[in-house]
Amino acid sequence: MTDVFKAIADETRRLLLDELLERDEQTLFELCSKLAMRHGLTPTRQAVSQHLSVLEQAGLVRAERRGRYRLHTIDTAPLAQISERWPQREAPR
Amino acid sequence: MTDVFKAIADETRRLLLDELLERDEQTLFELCSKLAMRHGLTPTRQAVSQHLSVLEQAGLVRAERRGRYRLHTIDTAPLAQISERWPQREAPR
DNA sequence: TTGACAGGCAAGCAACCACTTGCCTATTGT
DNA sequence: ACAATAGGCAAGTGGTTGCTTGCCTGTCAA
Repeated sequence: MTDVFKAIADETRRLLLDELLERDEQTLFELCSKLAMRHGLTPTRQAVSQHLSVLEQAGLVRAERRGRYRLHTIDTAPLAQISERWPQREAPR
Repeated sequence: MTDVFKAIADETRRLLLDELLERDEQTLFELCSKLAMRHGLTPTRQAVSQHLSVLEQAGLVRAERRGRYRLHTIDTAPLAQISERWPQREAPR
């Protein structure tokens, strides 16, 4: 539970979720280049790999080996807990 | 935006939001004792004060001086961005 | 008015985190 | 077979963070 919140506390990881939301089953290299192309971020491959591990441990991403590729898939289910925990209401003036 | 995610990445701060959701306009000391009574946490007053500052800077809490008291109020509006950013869908098998 | 109460400021510290570097394993194509 | 490709492991590092300690300010009640 804490893992989910800590996972999305990082901007790079949020961007990774965005990319996976747009298209599932992306490899590490694909995600790396997407970060560079579309967001101007150039972390090393290992850095991105570690981010994906964090997301995976939080249950937000699932990875599947296929040949020499490792395909990553998003799972937004854990995020539902957030809106459940603090339901929306009016902000007091 | 990043502030909101980082704010709720901490368990103590999430508990503070829980308490404020149950009752608004609580003082620092009230929140301290609630953490102790109901959750077994005994951070110092300053620690809790710093947590409240983080929540305030994230727009999740508003504080108002009244006499020698400082009353804290929750604002869950920023949390709505989360469910907006990653809409729910089925997890792939 | 003065002590008690509610809170604020700032420095110091240990743990954590994002990131890099260097090297290694496994799979694929030619 | 072997080079290229995709990814993994682990140690090291600088910056951030959560927390404490010590002292100070402002407000209220007796």
